[in-house]
Amino acid sequence: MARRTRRTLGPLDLRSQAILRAVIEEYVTTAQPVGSLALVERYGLGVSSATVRNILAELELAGLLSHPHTSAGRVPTDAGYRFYVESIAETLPLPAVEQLMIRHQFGQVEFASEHWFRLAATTLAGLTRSAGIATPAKPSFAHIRRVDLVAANERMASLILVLREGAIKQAAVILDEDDAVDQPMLNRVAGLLNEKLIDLTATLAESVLAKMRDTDHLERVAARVGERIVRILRDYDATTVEEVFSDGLLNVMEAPEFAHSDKLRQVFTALENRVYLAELVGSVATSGQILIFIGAENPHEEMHGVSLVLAPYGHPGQAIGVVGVLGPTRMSYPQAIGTVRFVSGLMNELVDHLYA
Amino acid sequence: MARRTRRTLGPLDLRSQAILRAVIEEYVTTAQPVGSLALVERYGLGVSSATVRNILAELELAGLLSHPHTSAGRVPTDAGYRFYVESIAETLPLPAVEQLMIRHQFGQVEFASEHWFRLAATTLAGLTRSAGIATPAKPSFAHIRRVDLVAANERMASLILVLREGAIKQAAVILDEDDAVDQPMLNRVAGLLNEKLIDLTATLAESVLAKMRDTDHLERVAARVGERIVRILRDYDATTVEEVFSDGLLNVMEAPEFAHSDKLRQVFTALENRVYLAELVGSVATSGQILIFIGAENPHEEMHGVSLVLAPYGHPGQAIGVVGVLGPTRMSYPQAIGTVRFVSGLMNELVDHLYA
DNA sequence: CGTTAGCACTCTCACCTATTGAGTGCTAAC
DNA sequence: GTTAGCACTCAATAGGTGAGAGTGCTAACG
Repeated sequence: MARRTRRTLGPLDLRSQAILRAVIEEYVTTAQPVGSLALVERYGLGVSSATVRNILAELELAGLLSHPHTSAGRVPTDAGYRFYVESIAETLPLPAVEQLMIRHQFGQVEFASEHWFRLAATTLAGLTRSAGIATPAKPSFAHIRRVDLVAANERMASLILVLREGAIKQAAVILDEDDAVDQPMLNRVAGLLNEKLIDLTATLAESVLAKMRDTDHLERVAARVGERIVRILRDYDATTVEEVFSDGLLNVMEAPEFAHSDKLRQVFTALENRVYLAELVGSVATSGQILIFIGAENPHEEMHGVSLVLAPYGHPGQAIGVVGVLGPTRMSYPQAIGTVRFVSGLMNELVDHLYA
Repeated sequence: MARRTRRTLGPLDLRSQAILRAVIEEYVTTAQPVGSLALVERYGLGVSSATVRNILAELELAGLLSHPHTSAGRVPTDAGYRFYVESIAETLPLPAVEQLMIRHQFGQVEFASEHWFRLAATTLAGLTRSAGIATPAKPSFAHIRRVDLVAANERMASLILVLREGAIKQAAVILDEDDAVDQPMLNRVAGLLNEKLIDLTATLAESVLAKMRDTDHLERVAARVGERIVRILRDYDATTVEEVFSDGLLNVMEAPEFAHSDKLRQVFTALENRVYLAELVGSVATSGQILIFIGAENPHEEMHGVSLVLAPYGHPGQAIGVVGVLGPTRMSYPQAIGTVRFVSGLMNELVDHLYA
């Protein structure tokens, strides 16, 4: 809800908006509080510094700018950034050359879908000079695609479960003493399961398994393995975010605002215990649009001072993942949004291709 | 080679050695340069501070201690730590209670061998309050355990390859137009491959595949899939270190020596581009013993200021991985070594159990 | 001759005090 | 409504001082 602290675009005349933009854009590049003189010099505003000062004072009153101290220039507040982000219609689309280059990179690993999301994070990190974040595309309900069993010893087998969504799960299955098996037997069990369970979800698989006859050895073992499969599927379905991969945290560390404070440590903490990030990412996945979290809008104290630009990819009902960037609040939002939009679009295409 | 800058244990009399130890142990706990007075007060040395001063001056001349500035206490040099590490015969074994606790934790994930090394890193991080590092056990030559094929469309199949060493690889196989297949056909191909290739390495598999008749549809497709398998195996064999997992970098960040410098950033850089770590880890894997890299002994500039205690686990010829810790040079080496030794021993047991 | 007490010396750290300069906020004139 | 002018504020910087820690040296001691 904090996303819309100020939705009053009206009361602010165009010139004030222009000045706000100028302050933000200047601050984003210089990382220094910006004064009235610098504004009139570097941006052809056609007014004197005194007038600009008046307007700056107004903007500060409106809570969009702040003042580190009396004799310092202005710095955007989180609300200021928010206003700015809402007001810019045009985002900076990624240059065509780079688009091509990235498509090429993804082409290199085309069939290794489990690497896409990592590549996306790395790509985003490189393009925005911030940290890139990505999660694998996770289906709301996993579907069984393939079951394979390998004998470990006569009472234990390795279960390999391939999901339609691309993930592979491995687990051990331990059998009762009187259900001892060998590989040929396991092949028949796997065959039976592949025949009966293909394309099913956990719930459907369970009802099929319920019909297995306990009297038949083959079916009894199959039911046993099936139980394990259902458990794996349920675990998988229950996790909203399987994994959050991030790359390029170093870029963020290099920002001057993190140079001497221990803010960075906080951010790091927040990222290392992935729970919170998973929450955010989850909310993006369900929202279906690009979400931007600016500094203190973020309920977690540790995240104050950094912003997130996150976009979902994939299709609701099939599989959904999230890509985005994490950087200092003082980041180039137009560029970040443009880049994230492009990468999420690309991921969309890739997922489509996979499901087609 | 830098490991043995000073092997002259002789020239240093016992008292000097005791004082060097005292300095190091004091510095490890306080992180402050230690003065002569503090030493006689806190360690019952039986001599006056003046005598200690004389000896400290000697130790400094020998290059084992250094002086931040005239009126500061002594700080161990990397060579000092090296001397210390070589002189301590007894390392601090892990308390029995903790040993039990950790065994229990590993028991929880007993059959998920792909998680062991991560757990090892996390465990080491927690126990030593430094960063934990671990790589999965990687065999020198991968052996095929199981092949599975799932139809994607009639000209493309997903190949799932299970290695005897526990890893699972997935890849796409694209077939020629006149080799179109369906799932029943793929089942037969997989059956054939499982029969012929089980327990083989890349080279052996290749020779078997060479005998496939090009005239037979089944064998032709099998050969095609086999090629892909061999390529995967060769890629796998070629990588010395598959993945380096680290946890608890936050612990290291919290050390006072990293509080205000940008040393940490360097360490971070060194870790994020994993190449260098992979090199180190590779050298440990081949050496077969615990290796300790102290600060500037490390050829990489970025690693100055931090130390690594690394131990291999597994068996040469079968599979080898590495576990260890990364911390400030000012770390408790006896504790680190003891802990790393225990964890690598535990990993040994686990791997043994897996291969038994 | 090794050990020790005494003491001058050095150098950092913390604290205080100008001084500077950027940038504001106000006022009065345009 | 805009602008020039100007007093004012406050961080940042530099210079100065005193305290404290710890050394290194010397001379006396056993």
